[in-house]
Amino acid sequence: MANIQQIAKRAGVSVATVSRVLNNSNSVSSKTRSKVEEAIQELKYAPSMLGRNLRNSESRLLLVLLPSISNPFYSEIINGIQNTAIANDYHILLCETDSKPERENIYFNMVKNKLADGVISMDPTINMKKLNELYEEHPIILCSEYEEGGCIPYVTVDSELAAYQAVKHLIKLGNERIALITSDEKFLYARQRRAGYERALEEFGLPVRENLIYHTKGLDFQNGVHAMRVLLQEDNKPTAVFAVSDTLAIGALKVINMESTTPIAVVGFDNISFSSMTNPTLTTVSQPMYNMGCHAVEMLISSIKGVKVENIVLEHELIIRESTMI
Amino acid sequence: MANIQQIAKRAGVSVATVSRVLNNSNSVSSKTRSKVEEAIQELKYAPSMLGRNLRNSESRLLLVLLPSISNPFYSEIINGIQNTAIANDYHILLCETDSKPERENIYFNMVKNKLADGVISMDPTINMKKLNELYEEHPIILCSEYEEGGCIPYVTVDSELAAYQAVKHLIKLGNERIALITSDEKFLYARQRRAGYERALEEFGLPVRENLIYHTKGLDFQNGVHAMRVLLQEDNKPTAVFAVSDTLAIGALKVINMESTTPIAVVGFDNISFSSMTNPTLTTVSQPMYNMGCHAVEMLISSIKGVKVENIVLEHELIIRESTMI
DNA sequence: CTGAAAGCGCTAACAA
DNA sequence: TTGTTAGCGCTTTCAG
Repeated sequence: MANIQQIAKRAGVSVATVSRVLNNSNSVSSKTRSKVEEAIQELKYAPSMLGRNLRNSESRLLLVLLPSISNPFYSEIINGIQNTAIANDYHILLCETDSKPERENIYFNMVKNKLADGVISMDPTINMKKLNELYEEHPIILCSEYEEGGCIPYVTVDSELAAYQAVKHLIKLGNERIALITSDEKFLYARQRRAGYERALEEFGLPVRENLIYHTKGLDFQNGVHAMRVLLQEDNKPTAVFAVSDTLAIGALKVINMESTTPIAVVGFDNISFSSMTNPTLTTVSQPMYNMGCHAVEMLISSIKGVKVENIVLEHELIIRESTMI
Repeated sequence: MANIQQIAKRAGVSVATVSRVLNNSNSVSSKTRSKVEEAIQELKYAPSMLGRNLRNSESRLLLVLLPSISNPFYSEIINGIQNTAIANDYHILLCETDSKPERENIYFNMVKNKLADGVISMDPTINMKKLNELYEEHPIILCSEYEEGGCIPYVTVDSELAAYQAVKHLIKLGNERIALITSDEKFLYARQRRAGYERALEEFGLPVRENLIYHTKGLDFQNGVHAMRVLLQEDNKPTAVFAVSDTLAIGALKVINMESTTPIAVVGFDNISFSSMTNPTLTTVSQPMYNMGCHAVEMLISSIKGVKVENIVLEHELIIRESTMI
């Protein structure tokens, strides 16, 4: 691979001039410019980002932290992130933490090492203490999961309200025993969605029954399957279920199809693309995932430029499908 | 962020010594070593990858090209890639081409620019001519989709054989009108799976009917939905369907559930995690996706080290579930 | 409009 | 065992 020196020699100019052509500096005569461009063509030259970045101390790389790439919820957000980043001449370094703390350190170091200019974290399991430390020196944006009262800017949806509306929908349909399938309450979204669930029940004078609330160990389909099996053991079975993610809801739906003698309404959360392929199709809360990704990148780039950014709460929408039309 | 000079000054040694400590060179006295380590602690120093990489002309970053992150097939492979890469002190730069040629160029340049040490391509839509050009100068591994008779090493499965076995399974079940939902035949995997489909039919003396072969424009659920709708228009409806991906098969299943008056058996390809959540659960060809990712990285790292690597064809398996038990 | 030269942070060859 | 120093490829003053 040719370097800038060779181009300079070939074009009979100095490296400074080549650099100027590369960076579209206007103080280059068109004759010189074309000589240089010709040399670039001939030697198939592409400037080394390493050299450039070292000099500019920027990498134009953004780190995206997420617990697992397999969850379709993240895929959609990443689509938005990726497109917006590229449009702004940035690239994405995708970092799966697998919820393992040792992984985090590697990634935090990459930022400290200037290998990335900023971070978007979508990982609810992240060590917020360390992240806040990092934030003192580097731009960070939280996407979806955030820290209440924290100082790192975020883009998210109103989980409490969305959950409230979802459960209210179930209540209006005549359900009085509504189960909640949720994950560990160390996660903010889980606490918020539970709060919304309880608010709806209380508003309609329905009791909050602990035996109808199941905490899963993860967000895979299988966790939803297991949760629903347990809930079906109850003497007084639920007539409806609200799950804090579509993946859990889909697992629940599967069990209901196979094992329940009575119909049970189900509402999920996220509106992943699978959710319209299930049988019955899944009623769910649609999060603007793609948009959330776009906003996160825009906020991060602003932060990198030194512009202060405001938190953003995006609109959600309850998508009513067959799983609540029974 | 402190740099190596400041550590040297603080520890009262030269930058070379600091570098030696950083790189675990053994020619450092333990006294000096601890002085340096102390300074590193105090100043919270982390070496700049940019400086290091520029000097070593390596980035320890690997590029992964894929058409779309939303397809669960890729997520699983990426899990394998990610884990193996990290175990070898490499990181992954995930690049979604969205099947857009202009995107490719950006990524190819990143490699030329030394921003990445090698490439794993899983993108069937990639410009093979350009990729082969790049291969002259940089390590590349093809994962899943490859080039027949090409020179770039690959890891894949035997698509033709797998398809043959899948269709044979349908025939043994008594099906004589078996439809094929496949994608564009510019993709090798599509041609191979079609070949397997035809071989099975021919072996059992069944005709290959063009009107039972549907070519989709993509691999989304919706493409499967559309394909199945068209196939159901046939006067002589198929009694079984083989789809070249689970996503297509799941779309087809949805239509069969909703619109078909007669049962139709379905076989997919990939064994994505959602395939056991459908109703009925999906019979499919299981590809060792995680393993494929691991192998791809191992091969790539070998290539980077200058070791010649052999192509790998991994084992597949037909997973029989409810969609062929009707 | 163009060139010379310094320097970004690091490693490694060479000296001591 | 340690220090000095020359670059890796680039951008950006400062001169001209």
